[in-house]
Amino acid sequence: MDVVPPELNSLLPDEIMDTEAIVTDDDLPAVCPAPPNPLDTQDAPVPMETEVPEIVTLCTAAPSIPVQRTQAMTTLTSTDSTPSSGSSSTGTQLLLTPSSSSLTLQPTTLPVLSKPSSPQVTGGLQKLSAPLTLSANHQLILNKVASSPGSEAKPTLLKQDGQKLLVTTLGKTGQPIVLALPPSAAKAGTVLSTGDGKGQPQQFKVVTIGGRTDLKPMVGVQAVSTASQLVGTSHTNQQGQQLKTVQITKKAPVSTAAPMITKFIITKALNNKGLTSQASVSPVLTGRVLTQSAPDTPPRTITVADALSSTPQSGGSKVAISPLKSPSKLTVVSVASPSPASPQKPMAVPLSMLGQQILTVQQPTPTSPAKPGVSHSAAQAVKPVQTVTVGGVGTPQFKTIVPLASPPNVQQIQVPGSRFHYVRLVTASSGSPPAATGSSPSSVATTIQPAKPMVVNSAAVRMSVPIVSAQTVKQVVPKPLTSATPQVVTSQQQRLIMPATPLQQIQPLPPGTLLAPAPGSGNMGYAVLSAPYVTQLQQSTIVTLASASGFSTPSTVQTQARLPLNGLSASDSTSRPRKPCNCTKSQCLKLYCDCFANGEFCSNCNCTNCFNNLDHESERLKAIKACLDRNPEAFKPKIGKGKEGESDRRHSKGCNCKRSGCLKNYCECYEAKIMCSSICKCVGCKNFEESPERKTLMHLADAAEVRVQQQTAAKTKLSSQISDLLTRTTPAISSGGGKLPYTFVTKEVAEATCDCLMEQAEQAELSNQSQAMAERVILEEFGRCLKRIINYAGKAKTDCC
DNA sequence: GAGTTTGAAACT
DNA sequence: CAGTTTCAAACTC
Repeated sequence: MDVVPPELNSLLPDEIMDTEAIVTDDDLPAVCPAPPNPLDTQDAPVPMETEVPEIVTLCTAAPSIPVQRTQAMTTLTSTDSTPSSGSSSTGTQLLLTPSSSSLTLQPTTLPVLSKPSSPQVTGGLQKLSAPLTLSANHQLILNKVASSPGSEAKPTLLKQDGQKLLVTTLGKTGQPIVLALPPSAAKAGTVLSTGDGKGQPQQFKVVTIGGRTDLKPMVGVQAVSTASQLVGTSHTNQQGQQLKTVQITKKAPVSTAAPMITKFIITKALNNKGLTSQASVSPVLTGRVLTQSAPDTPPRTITVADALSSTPQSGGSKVAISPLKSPSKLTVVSVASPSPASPQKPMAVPLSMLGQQILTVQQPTPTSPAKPGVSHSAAQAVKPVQTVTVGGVGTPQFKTIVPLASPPNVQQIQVPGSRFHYVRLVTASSGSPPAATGSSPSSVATTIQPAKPMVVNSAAVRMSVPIVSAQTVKQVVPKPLTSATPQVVTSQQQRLIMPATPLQQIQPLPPGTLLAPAPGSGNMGYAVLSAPYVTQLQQSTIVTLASASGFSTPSTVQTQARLPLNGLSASDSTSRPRKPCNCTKSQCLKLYCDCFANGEFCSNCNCTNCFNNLDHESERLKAIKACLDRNPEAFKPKIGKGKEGESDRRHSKGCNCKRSGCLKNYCECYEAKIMCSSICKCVGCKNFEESPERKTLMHLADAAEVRVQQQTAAKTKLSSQISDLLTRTTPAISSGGGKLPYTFVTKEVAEATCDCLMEQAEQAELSNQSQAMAERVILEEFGRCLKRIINYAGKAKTDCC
């Protein structure tokens, strides 16, 4: 893929590029009507309140959460919630509050623990790429987001001494999730309260599901919690079972002097449907941001109650979306459990890999030296920052990550409303110095560190997290930075999350764009894929990752309204089928093509010689780059927020109409159903508020719409009455003679017929048709009515006979 | 459905 | 930046 120069990174939503930015909207001033995010400043407290409730709800303990423990392991069982409902998605939440450390989580959907004997379950261990050191304050909370109906997921608090592990299940019932959290070396003893793993360097084993039988020991990882720590939920390790594994790698804090506040958001979506592309509902695991208190600060335990009651503390906590930036990383890899029957291909994973899970990683950025004070205070108070809700309405903002098939190791990030998928190239885990991967074709490769072999189930899951070579792509659906409450929609199609915030806030990148890491941003590159990308790949399960939504203030969380995008409401844009293009010469690689311009792949179009598809990725990327070279904002929505005092929506560039009077769909303003503004350069514009022509047009349009509705209603009424008549007169028909049609001309039928005729007359009048023409259309309508009556009559007679 | 009109995008 | 060409959608017949 082509790489976009680092400077293009600015095009990406801040949330993507900058962990802190995730929380803030500052970069999108024009587009961001939302109130300033408290998190914009590090000292601002993280608004946790709104999320907290959700956490509680999610965390409602399931009667029993199976915990599998291999040495130091925590296993979670996720239950399948109702698959069909988008909101019903299940998710696993991870709350991590490690200080200045990077974590790598690799959740995998697992078979139900309760069914250890299940053939699907084969033991699998994940290896931690890097030893994790967790400070006492680190907390890892796994929440079972969605459990089987009626069952409540109760968060399990695993660790004491500052480290906590809440394990909740997400996704399929009985799918165990193993979460290993290595204790910090220094505080290993404290971290490991019980169990074998305490104080000893234990291998962190993750059990993966999905057909991977191999267990990979995690080297250098100390078990954080023991089975005994899991209250009531833990159970002995079930070997041989395949589990989904969450790997957490923690890196040592960069600087010890400064308190590190790290927040992690891990979202995991489980797809119980396995590889079935048709799975309508994808369980989603969402993760939460964890704040970390400074090591020296007393560890704070967050209980559910606390979470609920706790208000945002000092602003030190920030949610970092992008992992891998700083030495401390949090990488979450979720792997879908492969269906036993269908092995997944290691490499290009077709999107059909439904079972794959979403990777969500949020990395807390180390507290900047400039804001040391904040970090400390904030660190002490553990704040549940993000809510990982799956499918819940009113949940905090989410990011959806969909496993991409094609380039292995790809993370897609979709920005709701933007219709673009951002692909993030993830560098290798922080521990190792960046090394260029030879595999990556693009310059990005150089920026990307070779992933450490963080192995996720290679067989079953293709999402290796970290360390992605250029080939690895993450799809993340960033939510608008503003606080709107995201909607999580799990469907086969991409719309994962619908942010309540205005879509305009999102600054879409051209599809296919790869962004080289911005200077100082760490080894990360982003690629933007068009939304259909996933679809083409067969849209596997969509996973929603909780973004650092916690940042939004509670007040902002309410909105779920979908704001208009490019003249269309979000709902329209998502529900209305896209118009197929008819390009013939542009190969659908120029902005002439609406599909391309919208960042979408052509699908069901009438174009010829189309290159706007996965088969021509290279050409497409080049075209995208060319478009961006010409106009860096080429792929941004044309309809954005106007200046102060102007209409909320206006064309970003204005139109240049000369002959249409801006009252035809040639005009982009008119097409978007907005008035022309001061920036338009149109000639003879009639598309302004007081324009009589425009008003007339609007009235005509309204009248036409009403007529259509009336006509439709009249016809429906007529048909229903005729049918009803048929039903009631059947005996008469059977016995009657040859005058059947007249039998049906009842009063009701006559009235309905008259309605149709009157409608035609009105239409003729409105369209200024001549009297002769009006009479003609009326007669024609009358003929149609008669014909219909006769047909029904004849049919009734035939049926009776 | 073919042909024309239109204006954005692309090109010079 | 302006003028011209290309292109595909909108529109007309």
